[in-house]
Amino acid sequence: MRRIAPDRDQLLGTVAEVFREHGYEGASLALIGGATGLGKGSLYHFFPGGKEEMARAVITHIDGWFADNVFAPLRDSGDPLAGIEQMLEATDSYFRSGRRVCLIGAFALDDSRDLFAGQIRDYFGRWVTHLAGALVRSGRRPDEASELAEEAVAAIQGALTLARAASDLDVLSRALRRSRMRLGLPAKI
Amino acid sequence: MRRIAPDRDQLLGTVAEVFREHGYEGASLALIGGATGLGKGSLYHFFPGGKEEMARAVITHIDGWFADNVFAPLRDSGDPLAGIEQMLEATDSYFRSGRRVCLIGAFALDDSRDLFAGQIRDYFGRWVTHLAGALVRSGRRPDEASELAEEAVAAIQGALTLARAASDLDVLSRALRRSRMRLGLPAKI
DNA sequence: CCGAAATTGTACCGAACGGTACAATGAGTC
DNA sequence: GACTCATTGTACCGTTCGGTACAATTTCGG
Repeated sequence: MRRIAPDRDQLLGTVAEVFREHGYEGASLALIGGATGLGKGSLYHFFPGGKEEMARAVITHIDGWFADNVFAPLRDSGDPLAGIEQMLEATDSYFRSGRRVCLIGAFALDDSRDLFAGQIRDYFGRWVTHLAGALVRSGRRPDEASELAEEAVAAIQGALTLARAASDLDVLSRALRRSRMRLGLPAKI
Repeated sequence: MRRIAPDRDQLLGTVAEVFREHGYEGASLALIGGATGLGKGSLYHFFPGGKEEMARAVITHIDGWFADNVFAPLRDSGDPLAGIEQMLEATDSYFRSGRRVCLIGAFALDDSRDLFAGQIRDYFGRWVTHLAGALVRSGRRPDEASELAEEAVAAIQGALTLARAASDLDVLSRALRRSRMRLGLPAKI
C-alpha cells in the first residue's frame, strides 16, 4: 500500500478536481488557488515546479489509486474473473463519485499531451496489459485476451466521453455491463 | 449535398486542424492566423464573433461532413448493413487521414464543453440514433440496437483516445474490425 | 522562550491572451 | 477614373496568464 501524508493526499485530490473540470490549460493558478484555499506562495512552496509539477503529481496520484484499486486486483486475485469484477466495480465507483471524467483521458487529447505523454501511455498501457493478463489466466488465448482488454478499456473511455457529451452517467453503467458480458462474467445480481 | 464556397471550406478545414491539435483554449488566434495565413483583420472579418464563432463554424462543418458521409448512408442505404459498412469505412478514412482525433470528442472533455454542449450532444446523439435505426432495419430488436449503437460509437471514441495515448492508430483499426463483428457484418476481405 | 525552518500573503514581472479600431489596400462596377 | 465595398495589416486595448521575490507570519523542537 502506498503511503501518503493525508493532507497532501487531500490537496492532490482537490487539485485533480480542478484539472478534471477545466483541463490543463484551463486550470489557472487562480482557480487552483481558489479551490484549495492556498495562495501562490503556498502552491509554489509545495510544487516548486509550478503548474506542470502539480499536474504531474496529480497524474501520479491517480495512477497510484488505479495501481492499488484496479491493477492490483487484476494481477493478484487468485480467481482472475473475481479480479476483473473488482476492477469493474472500482471503475464504476471511481467515475461515479463526482469525478465524472477520466483526467488522464482528457489530458491525452489536450494540448498538454506532449508534456505528459509518457505517464499517459503508461497508465493506459498498464491497464490493458493487466486486464489481458487476467484474461489469459482465466483461460483465454493471449491474442484474444489482448483484443478483449483493449476493447474493454476503450469502451470505458469512450463511454466517459459520451456520458459527458450527453450529461448522462448511465452511458457508463451500460458500458460496464456490456464489458462484464464481453469479458465472460456472470450478469450482475 | 451541402454547398459551401470552396475557399471557405478549405479555411474551415485549416482552422479545424488547429483546434484539433491544440484544443479550444490552446488554439490561440496567433496559431490560427499562422496556420491560415490570415491576420486578425481577416479572421474577424470572416468570423465577427471571434474565436467562439470560429469553433462553432468548425463544429458545424464537421457535423456537415458526418451528416453527408456517415449519417446519410446509415439512413438512406437500401441495405442497412451496407450503410453500416459505409459508415465504418468513412470513419476509418476520416480519422486516418491525418486528423487523428475527434475534435468534437476532445471538446466534450475540454473546458469549452459548456459553450458547445448542444452541438456536441447532437453530434453524438445523431450518430447513435442513426446507427440504431439501421440496426433495427437490419432486423435487430430496438433495445438491442440501441445498446449496440452506443457501444460502437463509444468504442470508436475510446479507441481514438487510446490511439492518441499510445501514438498508435492501429488501435482504431482493431476497434473498427471488432465493431464490424459486433454489428453483424462479414469479416472484411 | 528562542531560533530555525516551514508556510503564507502580497506585490510585482513580462508575455500572451482575445478583441477592437481604423486606415490602407484590393477588386470589381458604373 | 470614381465610387463601392470587401479584405487586410497594424497598432493598440485591458485582462489574465504562469511565475518570481520577499517579507511577514506561523510552527515547533530544543
